[in-house]
Amino acid sequence: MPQLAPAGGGGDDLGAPDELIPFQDEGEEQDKGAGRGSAHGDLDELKSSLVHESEARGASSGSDSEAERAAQQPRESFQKPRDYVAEVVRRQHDAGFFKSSPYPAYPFLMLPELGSPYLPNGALSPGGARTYLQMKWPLLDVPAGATLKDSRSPSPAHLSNKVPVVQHPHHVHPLTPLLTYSNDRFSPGSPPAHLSPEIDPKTGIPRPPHPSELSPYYPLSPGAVGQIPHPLGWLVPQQGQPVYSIPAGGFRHPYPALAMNASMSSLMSSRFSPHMVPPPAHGLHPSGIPHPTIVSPIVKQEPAQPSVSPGGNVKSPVTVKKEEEKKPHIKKPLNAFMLYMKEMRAKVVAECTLKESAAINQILGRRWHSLSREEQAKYYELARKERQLHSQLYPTWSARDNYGKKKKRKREKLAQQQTQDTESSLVSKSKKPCVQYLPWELPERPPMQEKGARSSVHLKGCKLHNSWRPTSGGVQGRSMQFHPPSRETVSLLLGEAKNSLEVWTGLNVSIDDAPTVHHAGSVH
DNA sequence: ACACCTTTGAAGAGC
DNA sequence: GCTCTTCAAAGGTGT
Repeated sequence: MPQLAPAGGGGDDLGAPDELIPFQDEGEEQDKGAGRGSAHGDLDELKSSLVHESEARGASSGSDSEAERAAQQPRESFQKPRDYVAEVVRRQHDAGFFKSSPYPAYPFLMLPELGSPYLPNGALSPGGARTYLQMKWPLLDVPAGATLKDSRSPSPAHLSNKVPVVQHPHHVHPLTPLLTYSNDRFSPGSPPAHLSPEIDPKTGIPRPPHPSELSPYYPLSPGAVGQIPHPLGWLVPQQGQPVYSIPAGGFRHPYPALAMNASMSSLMSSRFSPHMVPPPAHGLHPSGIPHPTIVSPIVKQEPAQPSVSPGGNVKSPVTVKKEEEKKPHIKKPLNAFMLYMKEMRAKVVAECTLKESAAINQILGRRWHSLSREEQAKYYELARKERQLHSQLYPTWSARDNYGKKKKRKREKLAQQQTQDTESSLVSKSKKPCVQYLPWELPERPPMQEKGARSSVHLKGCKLHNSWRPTSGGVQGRSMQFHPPSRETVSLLLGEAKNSLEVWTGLNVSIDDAPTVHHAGSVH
């Protein structure tokens, strides 16, 4: 485990000279990227990156000097055991794929000491050869303690800890262009054939829009259908991606299975007559959100400990198991990246000949990181709405409910792999250099975290965030390694970053915690 | 038939 | 408070 010490702790070792280690691999790439500006698109970057990685592995495969290669390629320790995309991309590279560069540039944080400040509106200076620090989303959601204050927006909404800090300059809501929802799909007047672009993978025949298939996401209580004003009601749906569903046989309810898209709730009252949708027992919440009690008890999730009946009798495991089997499988709400994947998968597939999802996901993961903050904000906001709606539909649902409902071999395999990793790490630690990240390079969780915020402002030096993990190494936080800079450097840069953020966002940024410095070494 | 792969993010468990 | 695990989607691939 790394040794942790608060910046103010006075530890002499914090400023060890060998802690400030240049991160050539990452840094050079970024500098090149910044220097190139947008002339080279991220897709090209992705392509070359993948080719590079692939070639690096290919070249090393015949080499007998693993340690030497590792020294030359510090990121190798982060690379996945295999890269689905690399080989295909390399082939497609010559074949003329990825001709265009649709990728937006990485968001960079340019520190004042390094060049021009950010433009007030968040746009980057169009300058060419400047030094940028790649900056993932600074988590600027405002906690109860209000460590961030929007000096420009005194409205109550901006005092909420759920408000995205991204100020959308346009009157069009940022989620408007998202393709997750479809007007066509859920327009009451649209013919079913038109509404169902999905093709049965087995038959190849377009599937009719059976109500139970309109929304493969969430089973929905019939009692709740048509009564919940969708939080995205203002959103203009564009894509026929159903969101909520009732699995076939998911309900012991006399009414036919109904389905609802996250944005189709407003349509439900017209799509399903009152005869089909029983009136609520308790009416709507004044806010328009149904009171949790109106959720059908059929769908309502069992308590965490369903084995005890109301009468106090302990149910047999068999009974509990049967009840669990009867329960509809309410899926987790999609997070921002999942929503992004749903929208972009077809596009990526169309751009290349890849069909394998693992490879597509690699591309999508890289594209996700190359999105601008505004673009990512769309999906984070949408995901937040999805979670909000999900929690309204299934107030007692917990992610825990779905635990253990899939996979077995993976767990066993993971257990074996972890054992192997532990063993191999003991050998490799002394040979392989640490992957080097400076604190501002650590990807920060984007804003709009709705609940469970663990920190107010995530500017904590090298402290790794809960959900952070390396994105391209196939190695999760458990075995992540990095070298932090010295404490002085951290303090200096955090101060500069704070100033930049204030200029950049127009917000008053406060660092609620002294920088925490991890000493060089492994993070376990 | 079903798990795996692969990605990121959210949430829960456990310490 | 932190780390680790699980699951969301997707579809080709492997068992």
